[in-house]
Amino acid sequence: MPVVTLPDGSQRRFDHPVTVDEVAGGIGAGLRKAALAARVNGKLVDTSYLIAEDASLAIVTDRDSDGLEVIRHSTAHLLAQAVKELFPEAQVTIGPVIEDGFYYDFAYQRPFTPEDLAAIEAKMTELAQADEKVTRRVMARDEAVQFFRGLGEIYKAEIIASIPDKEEISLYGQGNWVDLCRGPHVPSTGKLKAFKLTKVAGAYWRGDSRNEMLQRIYGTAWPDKKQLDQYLHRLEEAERRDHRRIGKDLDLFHVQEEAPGAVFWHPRGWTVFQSLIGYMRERQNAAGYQEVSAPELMDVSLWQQSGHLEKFGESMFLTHTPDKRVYAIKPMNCPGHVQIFKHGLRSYRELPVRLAEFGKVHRYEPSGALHGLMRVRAFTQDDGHVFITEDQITSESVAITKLILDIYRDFGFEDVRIKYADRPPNRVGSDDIWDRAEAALKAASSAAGIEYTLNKGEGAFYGPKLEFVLRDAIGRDWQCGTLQVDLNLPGRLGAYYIDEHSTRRTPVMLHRAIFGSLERFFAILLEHHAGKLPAWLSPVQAVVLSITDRQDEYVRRVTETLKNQGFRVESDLRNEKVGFKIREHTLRRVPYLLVAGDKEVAANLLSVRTRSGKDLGTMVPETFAERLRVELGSRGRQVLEG
RNA sequence: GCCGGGAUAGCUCAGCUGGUAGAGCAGCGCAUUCGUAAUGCGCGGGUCGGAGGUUCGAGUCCUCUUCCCGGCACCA
Repeated sequence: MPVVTLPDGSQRRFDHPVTVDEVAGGIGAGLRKAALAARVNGKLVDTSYLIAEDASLAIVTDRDSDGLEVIRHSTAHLLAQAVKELFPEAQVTIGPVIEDGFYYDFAYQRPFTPEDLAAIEAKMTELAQADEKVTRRVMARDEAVQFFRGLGEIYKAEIIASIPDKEEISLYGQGNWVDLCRGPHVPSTGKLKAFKLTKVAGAYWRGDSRNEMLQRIYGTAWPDKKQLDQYLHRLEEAERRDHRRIGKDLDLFHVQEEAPGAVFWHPRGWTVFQSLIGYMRERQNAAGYQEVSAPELMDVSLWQQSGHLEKFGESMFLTHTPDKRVYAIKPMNCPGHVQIFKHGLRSYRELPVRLAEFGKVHRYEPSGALHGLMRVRAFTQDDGHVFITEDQITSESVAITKLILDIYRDFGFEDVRIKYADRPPNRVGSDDIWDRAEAALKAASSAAGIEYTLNKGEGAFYGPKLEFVLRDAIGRDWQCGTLQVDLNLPGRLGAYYIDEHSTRRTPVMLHRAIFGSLERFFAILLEHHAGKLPAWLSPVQAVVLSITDRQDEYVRRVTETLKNQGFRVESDLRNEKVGFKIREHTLRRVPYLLVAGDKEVAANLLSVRTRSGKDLGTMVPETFAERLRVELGSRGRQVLEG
């Protein structure tokens, strides 16, 4: 006699066990049709689930995030079914839901081609239109293993063998195809109406590069065609924002074959880069940091001592020199900073000692990892190392966290998530030291009043860390800042200070970066702003344009005056129509276009237009300068047009 | 590093089954002096990523290689 409680609190009484589908039908035919799955007592189940006892029930439709997930999961199954029909020898493995879609990994004798993809998608559409019923059954573990072995699906058999004993083994079938799956799934394939296969790729079995490579097919699925189209449109938008595209269009930088993973910065790009450095330098100095510079090349023995060579030797650049010594090009700045700290006797009274460097580091990243400015082999860190006593960990960590968050706000990133990463399997230092470091960093987090999610086992090899993740304008997350507590390296490298009892003590070192990699942060900014950098970062902040050559002298004079005040201003005296000039500079994302025709010259005015096409009217050059100064000083919070 | 795809003019791209390279934009020249996203006409420009090979003949076919792209793995 189950009593079913619905989300609105109402109850329905049955004198026999009922399926979700029946309950939905009892509420309304429309709901029954829309039902994809359900939550019974909070657990996600199929619509065929039999409710035998009192339970709470929420029907899941495509309006719920649960529903979307079910759709995607079922579409992954549809994909596997289609592949098995077209390529019977392919073996199925796993097919999970991911952000915006799903994938399915197959073991097959050859990679799938784009043509295969089209054929598979067509077959999927056909199978969906056939509206085949999806059925579920439970099988004993050994029986299931035998079953899949019998089908020649050795991967599935292996997966089942690894499922914990207490879990039920469920199989889902549609048409003449059966797959192992936890479920739930849509009641029939006809519920899958808007999907698209997006790409093929290789992927290692169980994510381990020592294993064989499988053929992965990615796809996306949505409740309806409209949402699918919106998603595809979003992908196009992301492509338009690609920093590699923008970098080319705006003539900011380039890369070439002779220097894989390294950047040739062009004048405009370097101007922006220098603005970032200038800004950070100002903020760091104000926060009590001292800027330093350590050698690019140091004897490899130093890296042996620090432990980096052992852990990361494969990705270090080493040199061959006539003196037969082996020097490493620095892959990071910390050992250099420790040398600076060590030079001379340090008293506890001096701590915290905060050293910062815009250090260019080189890492031999795997070739397949390189990606535009996001992942390079030569990059610049805004690296800082703070030497402190153990008592100072909390207060200093709080100060750093606040600085990081405040700086992100200056760049328009308000939505910042923080992750706490604890000890990795591969590490140096005793468990006792790790216990203390982890406890101190956690204490600092709560003192700073921040919330974090745990990134288990993702810490640095010498200490736990906080990772700061930005969310950009189109919702993508980027890990940039980091704060790491290190009770290992200073000791390994022989750093010490003299405490109040005249005894030598090993300092704690905090590693911190705010931009992380300047190259990468630059790319994130370009994509976040779609190339329209705020004026304070724009390589060219304004262009003064003439309409005919009668204004040449005036334009020259105004440009000079603005440049002398420190603004990045250019003039455009070319014999071109003003519309052409406007178009060109707009495409170059110059924030302000200052037009001077005969009327403006006569009255000592400038006609001001923004890159978004807004006409700000005319004003005297001094007014423009004053308002631009305010905008730059407020880092774009007070814009000229406001 | 692994799987797949790609590389043709400064940029974006075309070039069927092998028969000595083409467009648009950009550049340069000339004309035009023009009011807020493209003025007109003309001209120049490529050892087709690199090295080998097959062929009478290779941008096109084969092998190797470099780099780039999409994933995977990696990311101090």
